[in-house]
Amino acid sequence: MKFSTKATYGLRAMIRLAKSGGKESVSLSSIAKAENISQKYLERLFSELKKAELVKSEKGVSGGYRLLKDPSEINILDIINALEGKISPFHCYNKDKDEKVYCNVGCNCGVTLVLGKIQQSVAMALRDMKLNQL
Amino acid sequence: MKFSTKATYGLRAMIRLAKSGGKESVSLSSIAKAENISQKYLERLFSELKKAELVKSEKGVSGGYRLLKDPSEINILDIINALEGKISPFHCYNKDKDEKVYCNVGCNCGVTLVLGKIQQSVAMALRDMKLNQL
DNA sequence: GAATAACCGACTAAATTAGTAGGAATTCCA
DNA sequence: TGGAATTCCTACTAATTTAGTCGGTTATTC
Repeated sequence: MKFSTKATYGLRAMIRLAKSGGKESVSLSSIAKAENISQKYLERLFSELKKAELVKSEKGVSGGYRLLKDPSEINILDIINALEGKISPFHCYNKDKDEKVYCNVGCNCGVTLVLGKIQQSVAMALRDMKLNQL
Repeated sequence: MKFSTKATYGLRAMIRLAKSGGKESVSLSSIAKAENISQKYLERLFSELKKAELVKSEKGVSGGYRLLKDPSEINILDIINALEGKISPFHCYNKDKDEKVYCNVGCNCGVTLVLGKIQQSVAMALRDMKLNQL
């Protein structure tokens, strides 16, 4: 169980946006340089952050990205979900359907119960944590 | 951030051992059947569980595996660590060394701080949870 | 000695992650 | 008007991890 670089890259970039104050757009080239991340890769990440309606973009010479909301209103879970997809699915075996499934609910073996609780508590902690707190 | 099938397979198998009472060894073929997991794959998982000193084995006709300790003394974190490796590393960029590193400590960006706390709390929860509780 | 088990190491296949390549569209500014 | 800087887009590749498979060997019991 770990966080992907995608998520940590994205988080670090979002923190930069938050700290820039939001008056001006921040270009990916500057973030790439400061964080030592491939700019092309950042472009891909930001297209996902944009789809998730966490940032907005402006093209052109003085363009770039800025946050769509105040950092105090952006939670970390949304950022990670946008980049990694839904948090923590895990595998189960459904006896009725005789097949392997991804599930968080629907079966009640001990594993599902326990890991499900862990996931939920992580998700809750991440949701309570706002971008301005980093 | 998710749990691998390896971890959930292993957990489910360990639960079976726990529920069997520990008087007799349980064969992998029976677990494989009951849990619908490839027996060969289970063999690999159990070689790791054995290395981690969580189970012991007996060869031969009435052989199999059994727990090395009482279920109430085996915590879930140890099982997951044995199968998935150390929990939750994540990527950082170390400016001094000018390279990417996996770190839990040693750098103090917001991301490291926050995700590190999450990891620790998950680890703690898993460590407090014993096999007999599932 | 046959059946049943763990054990071992190498191989493969699938999925995910991480990153690259090459360009098109937009905007700004001189 | 044209060039520079930016986002945007799609497809490709490379590396890593995960999830197995294959073909046997060794030990134990009956």
